[in-house]
Amino acid sequence: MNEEATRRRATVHDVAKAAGVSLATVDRVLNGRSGVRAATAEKVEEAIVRLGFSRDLNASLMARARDLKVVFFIPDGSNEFMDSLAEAVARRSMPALSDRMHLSTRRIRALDAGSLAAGLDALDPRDCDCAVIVTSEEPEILAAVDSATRRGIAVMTLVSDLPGSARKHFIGVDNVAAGRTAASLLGRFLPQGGKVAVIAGSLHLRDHLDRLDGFREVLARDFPALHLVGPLEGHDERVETQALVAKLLSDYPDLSGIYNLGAGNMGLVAALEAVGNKISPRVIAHELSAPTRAGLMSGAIDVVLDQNPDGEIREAITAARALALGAGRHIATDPIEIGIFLRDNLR
Amino acid sequence: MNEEATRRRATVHDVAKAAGVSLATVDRVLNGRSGVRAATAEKVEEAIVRLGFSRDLNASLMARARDLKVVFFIPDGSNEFMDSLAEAVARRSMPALSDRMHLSTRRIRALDAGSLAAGLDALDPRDCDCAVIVTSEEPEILAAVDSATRRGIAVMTLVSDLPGSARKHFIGVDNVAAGRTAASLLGRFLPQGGKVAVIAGSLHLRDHLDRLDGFREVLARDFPALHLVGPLEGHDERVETQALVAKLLSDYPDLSGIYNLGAGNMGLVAALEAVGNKISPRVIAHELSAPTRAGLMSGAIDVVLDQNPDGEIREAITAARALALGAGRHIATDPIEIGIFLRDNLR
DNA sequence: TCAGAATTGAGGTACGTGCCTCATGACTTT
DNA sequence: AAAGTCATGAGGCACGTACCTCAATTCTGA
Repeated sequence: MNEEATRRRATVHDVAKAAGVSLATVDRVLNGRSGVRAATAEKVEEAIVRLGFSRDLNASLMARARDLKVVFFIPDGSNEFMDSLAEAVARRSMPALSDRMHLSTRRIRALDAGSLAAGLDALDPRDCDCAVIVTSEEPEILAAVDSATRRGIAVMTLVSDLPGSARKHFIGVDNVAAGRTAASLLGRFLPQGGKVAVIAGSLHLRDHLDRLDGFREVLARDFPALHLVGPLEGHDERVETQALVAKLLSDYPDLSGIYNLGAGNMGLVAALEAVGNKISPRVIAHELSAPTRAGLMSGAIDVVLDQNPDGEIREAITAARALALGAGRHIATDPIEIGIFLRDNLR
Repeated sequence: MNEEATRRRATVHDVAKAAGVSLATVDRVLNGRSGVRAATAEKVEEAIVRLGFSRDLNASLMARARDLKVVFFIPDGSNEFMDSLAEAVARRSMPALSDRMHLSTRRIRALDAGSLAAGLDALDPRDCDCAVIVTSEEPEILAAVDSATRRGIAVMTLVSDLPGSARKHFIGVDNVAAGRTAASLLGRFLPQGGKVAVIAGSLHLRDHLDRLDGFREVLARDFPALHLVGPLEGHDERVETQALVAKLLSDYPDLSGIYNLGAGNMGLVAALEAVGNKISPRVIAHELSAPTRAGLMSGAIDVVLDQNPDGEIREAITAARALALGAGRHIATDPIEIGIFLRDNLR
């Protein structure tokens, strides 16, 4: 009574036998090589489906001479979160190497569509199996993504999606839900109601707009006692945000809460600490970084919503591996959760 | 000017050459086979360190005939969270198979040390490369862990650690921090102060005690206006917890908050919904599950702290792979974060 | 019908490791 | 010194896939 008779996974040999063709033909179909008649390819595809065959990624990678190459395009300069992403990639580089994956990072000018598009266009399929991009929605980039895809480079979006493009996968959080969460927390923090200011980086950024939408929705629905001030734009800049918050605090001495849904947190904290305990609104910001950590510890910031860059990079790598080797079908990854951090659960 | 001269990773062949021994000897050392003089083994070890060699897990797994077998021992019945863990294992089973890992689950009587110890003792090293256990601290289990380790089975603890044992790794959250977070949130929810009740499953469970400690610490330090009622014990039971909460609400009509740090959430929600809007304290519970989700949606529960069973299982599998194949050195895994969920960021 | 092109088959080597056998040499015991 | 034990080397096969070559077959068009 041997119940561990779990059958072997199907191999290319099994597929060849089942399709009634040779191993070489199966190989041609699997790797998109030319010289196979449509009818024959059909037989092979059918056998693949029938046997539930899926290529063994480990064996596949071992058989290829070169490593799997993944290039991350990450915006430069604008805010600390992007640095966290780059650092997360760097942290994974060594361990990934032992999985035969070679990660590299290119920092590009933030919000400079031309620079990212040029970077994508310059990619040689032999030097890059998969490109991971953090981008805003621009026709220029959409075209570059489609072109790269045609050249055989799998493109994946990170943090912010690019709907309508040929990108194979998206990794990121639900920013509308993030905005709703911020409103929900502020509402509970301020049972007596009051004025709540919202600061965005730019109202031209998709993720910032999403957060604003979610925030407004919950405020209107659940907390009519809270009144919105803004949204104001700090352009994700330290100095500009600091001036903005300072003015806010002097204009509204009775301000109950602040939601900074963009970057520029160093300025936010500086402005808050400048007024000391005289005015201390409940404050919610985005992304764990040095300034937001400091703000949490000093009490200037109450809650930080975080999209866990390490988790995003981990899932991006997993997806890249599956994408570059898999037949290009749909890829499933673990969802990225919105982390909520107070001073007491800082990681 | 070819700058991609990243040198190959060292292989067993390189190690053999560097140590001046044959491949067979390197293999004997690497896989702990007998028949190698101490002096010779030393030479090999030295070469391994010098070359920074680390075994290619994929090739290694491919070369072995059998899959890597991981057995999860998960308590049965007591609370919904354990079911989530089991489901997470089930969800990973298929994908893991394509990584040559065979996962299986054994449900054991909750808090029955004898049953878990017997299960561990019965493990045959040929049927199990790594055992993952969820357990309380008992001498009996400690002995069983050490025995299994001697037989060549790597043991890992999940959710709750077993210090002093031969377990190779622990996956779980910081429960003291979880308790601190609960207090910090309740404190912010209740700026006017008031009475806060704490319900535990049992004061004999290590993780529950840790949460209680963290909760008390922050309450005492930061929120002197909040007064603790309890802790009470609901034994992670639906009916018992429901009766407990009902009595609590009638005894303390002015109750401001409830922190349920154990299970039995179905009873908690039922008791809260029974009194309707007449009394509606701020409520924090643990672990996302059907009852806590329902509670969040209905407004009976404000916040749920969650330890992300899927993430824990993911990390456990990664660690098991490294443990069972690696030389048994220290394993690094991503930390498990404490998730904070409101109705607005339910995943 | 026959040249030329397109398609398919057969079989090899390689990737890095595990695991096996057999032979050789060195060292120990009686 | 003979017999035995232990340590080591040499080499091969296997895992599942990629990628290559060369021949054999089928198809196409004039």
